[in-house]
Amino acid sequence: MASDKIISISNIKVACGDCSLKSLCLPLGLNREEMHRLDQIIKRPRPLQREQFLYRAGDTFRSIYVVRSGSIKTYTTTKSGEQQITGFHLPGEIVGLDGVSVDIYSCNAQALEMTSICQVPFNRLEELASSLPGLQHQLHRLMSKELLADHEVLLQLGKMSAEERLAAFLVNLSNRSAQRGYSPHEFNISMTRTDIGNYLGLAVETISRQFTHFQEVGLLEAARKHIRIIDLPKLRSLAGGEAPCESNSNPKVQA
Amino acid sequence: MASDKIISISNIKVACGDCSLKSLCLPLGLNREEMHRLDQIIKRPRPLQREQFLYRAGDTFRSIYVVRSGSIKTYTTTKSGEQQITGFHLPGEIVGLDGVSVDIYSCNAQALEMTSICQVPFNRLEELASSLPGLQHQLHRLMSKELLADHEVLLQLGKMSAEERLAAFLVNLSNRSAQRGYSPHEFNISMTRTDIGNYLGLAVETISRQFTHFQEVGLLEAARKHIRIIDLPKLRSLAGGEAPCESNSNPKVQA
DNA sequence: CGTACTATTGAGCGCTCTCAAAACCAGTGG
DNA sequence: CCACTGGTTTTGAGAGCGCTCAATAGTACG
Repeated sequence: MASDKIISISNIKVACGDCSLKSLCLPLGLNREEMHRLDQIIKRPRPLQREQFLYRAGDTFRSIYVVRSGSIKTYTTTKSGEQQITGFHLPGEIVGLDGVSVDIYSCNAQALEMTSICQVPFNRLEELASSLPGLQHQLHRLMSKELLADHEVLLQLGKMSAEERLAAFLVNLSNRSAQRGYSPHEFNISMTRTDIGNYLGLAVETISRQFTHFQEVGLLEAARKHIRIIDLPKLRSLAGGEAPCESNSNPKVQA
Repeated sequence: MASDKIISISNIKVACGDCSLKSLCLPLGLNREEMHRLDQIIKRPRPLQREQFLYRAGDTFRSIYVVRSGSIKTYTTTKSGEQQITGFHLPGEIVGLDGVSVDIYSCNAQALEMTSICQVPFNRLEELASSLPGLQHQLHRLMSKELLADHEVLLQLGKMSAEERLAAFLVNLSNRSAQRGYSPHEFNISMTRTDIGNYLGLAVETISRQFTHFQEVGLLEAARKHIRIIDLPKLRSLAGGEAPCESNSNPKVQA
């Protein structure tokens, strides 16, 4: 089932040209002509350098973006200057939906490394969606999926211990790695421990300690940005029995 | 500006019949005929009793709902049986958008008190949205607004102390009370302290202690479910300098 | 007027934070 | 090649916030 999905992903990816628009055009059976129309409205700005902003909180909202390669973090800031990372966005994923509600981006979006993106003007996308019901529905699914991902993190921040949070975070990254066709056991992360701590509501030191703890019990190896998960099942169980559906594979299909 | 908005709200509410569909048809200048078409697809199921479920996690997704009166909480559960409340939904607000992404509701939605709702079949809504660009856009705004609200809570759970979280929570409720045309200083809450604690990632006892603390310093009076805020500005400043845009008034308008 | 539930209050403990210092790494320039 | 520098990561020790456990008080309801 899962592998089946993977295969169809790469098929469509090919059909879809180079692009990482699978998030948008993937599960919605657009035909070639429709895909072409979608492709028409997409721009490909020059890649972002590390630390460069894709947009800042307060900027006028015009487009959403699809990450093609690299990664982007989004974060809000409090009056007191503290920042809270709201998400990490990997290739194939969407950035910018936070801007829709008031035509102003509410987050800052900053590249964690050299990152290339597709730009999708939102008003054009809405126009197109009016005539392509499948596209419209897919757009809605994407937004809803963001909600689910946020609820997932809400659960982590609200109920989980430091150990469980980091486990859940790593499982999530593992799932997303697999979803992009890479190994779920070995991948590189682009964010610093500080970023992880910020995202998970924990101090850097706590993250670091948990990493060493996981290594001591033989769960994984973490050399800087390189992560190798040795006992994924155990990590999953630590993560609270498995995440419902984050931004990855489909859960139980019927009720 | 804000008051201006308020006025237009009540106008349209009148135009919109009894219904609490302001969330949907409000800021999007539908004319009478369009409003009528929207009204056509809406059902009004019998009210929910206290504790009754609107839907459960795993149910097939078909509709979103607008709260007309009463209130609803949505929550997810972990494998281990713990639950995390993801939101409280008051009159005029939307419930059920979490179901869009995989055609299955991911949360449980349960009435906190006697609650009446409007049911909006989602596929019908999408059809209608295809021909009414304003409606489509408004739908997108609503979903995005949920994202912002979640990010707000993320920030609270990730960075704020117990005192700040409860303050932020009360300020949020105050804003929403005002938005519905009631006093921002005095309102009734339908959720228990346990619910509040669960939502804010704190123990019941902590909530209770913070309430008494707020009363000791003369910030507010809390008699069970009845809240009277005495020093709203101070409460706001405690809440981290003011929330960007939760599910209420518009923030700074330009960058 | 019990019964069940919710809320409050107290005491002690533990997880995570804070502060501080050392180790490590990558890049730079002598 | 090596010292230097700035950044990130790791490790240690102590303190505090919020949790847990437990008991009391208040409220709604039959």
